[in-house]
Amino acid sequence: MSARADTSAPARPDRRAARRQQSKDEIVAAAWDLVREHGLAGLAMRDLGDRVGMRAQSIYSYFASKHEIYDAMFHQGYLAFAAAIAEVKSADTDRAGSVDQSADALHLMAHRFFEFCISDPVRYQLLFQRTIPEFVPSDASYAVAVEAYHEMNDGLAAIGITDPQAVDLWTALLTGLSDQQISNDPGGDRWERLIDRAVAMFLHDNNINSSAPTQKGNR
Amino acid sequence: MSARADTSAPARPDRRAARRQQSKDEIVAAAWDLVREHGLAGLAMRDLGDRVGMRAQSIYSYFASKHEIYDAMFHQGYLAFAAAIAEVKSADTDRAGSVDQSADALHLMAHRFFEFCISDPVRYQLLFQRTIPEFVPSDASYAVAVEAYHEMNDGLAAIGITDPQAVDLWTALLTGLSDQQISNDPGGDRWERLIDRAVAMFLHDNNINSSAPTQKGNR
DNA sequence: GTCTATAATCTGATAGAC
DNA sequence: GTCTATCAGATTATAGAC
Repeated sequence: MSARADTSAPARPDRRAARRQQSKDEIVAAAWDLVREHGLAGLAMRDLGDRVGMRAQSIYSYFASKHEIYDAMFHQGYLAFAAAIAEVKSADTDRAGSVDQSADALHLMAHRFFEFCISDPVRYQLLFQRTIPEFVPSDASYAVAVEAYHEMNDGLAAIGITDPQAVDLWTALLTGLSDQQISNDPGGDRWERLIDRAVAMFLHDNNINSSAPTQKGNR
Repeated sequence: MSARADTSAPARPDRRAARRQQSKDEIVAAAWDLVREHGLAGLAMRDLGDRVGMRAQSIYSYFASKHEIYDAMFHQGYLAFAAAIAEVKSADTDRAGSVDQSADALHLMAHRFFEFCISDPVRYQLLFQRTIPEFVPSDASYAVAVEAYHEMNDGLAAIGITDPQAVDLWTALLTGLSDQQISNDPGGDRWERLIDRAVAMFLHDNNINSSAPTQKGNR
């Protein structure tokens, strides 16, 4: 008499939703794999279907379009970015800030940012460059991106850097180093080893003196 | 008796070659137009044929593949880059180098580099990022790129900066500013106005003291 | 050197059966 | 939710007529 005995009825709606979400996650994970193999623009629905054990057309019951998949990846990517930044914040900036601690925190932050970028060049391309012709992140995904930048601003503010121009210079410095490393010395460390020098230069520009990076064993 | 009267024979081989080169140049110019309209990856042979008054297939008698067209664009782009750098060099570094002159030259170079990047974002993408999936510049085109960087190194050396790491930091700084400007504030000046500050920071890092950028009316 | 014709393949996406 | 079948079109590239 109830849904229990009816084979076509769902067991419980939230279990169904969970299964559906699991499938979506699986598709997005496969998309990341493919994109790392064939480039960001090289993602093909057919390949994606093959990878996930489905016909390409069936993916459309999970995502309305290819762009919606890119959007899910964008969302995931910025969640990961925010997490990476937050980790540094909680690890290093909560205690009272001596000059050396501030400097250390900034060096750590720079290394983490750089590591995040070069560890996944395709993700870097999706998050930080505008390379997919007509892709525009959804409002929801964009909000996550904005929140991630707030996270970073908070981290800088905790160190005493609140000047918006200094923040912009900071992002330019870090993306510049990351970009050069990815583009011109993939797998090497030609720009990675300049991070501490760059951070010291930036610290001085912001009137925060530090003798030398105190942190060790960070890379 | 001679080729003069023979309609099927070429007038003069070099004239024929010139015409051919002219057609190639025309195709590449049209490719630049299209690429600025539809994005770097959005270049389609049909559009290109339409634009140049030719069937798409006929283009293959000038270029063996689409990649060969990208390669010609890459070549042109780095020629332009080298020219832009060389212009700064000849304008500002030949005279004996006082500290202020060195600083001025560096500020000028930074502004020119930045201007070159943001004035044509698609060109920037082709020259400085790896965004076309399987495109690798030919040896000839790559040689032009290398020469362009030599040009820049010479400019820096004339100012007294010969440390390879300083040169790498310099490129990271400039591409970082350019990249942020293109990606996050297209058409604006949010990062452009940080150039002088960044250069001053860099100068200090290299123990070249300058009170302030002397050059005016540069942007 | 440019054309027509066409190959052979891939693209994202939809309709409708089950 | 997954399938088959298929659309409508773009892709690079080649063959052969003129």
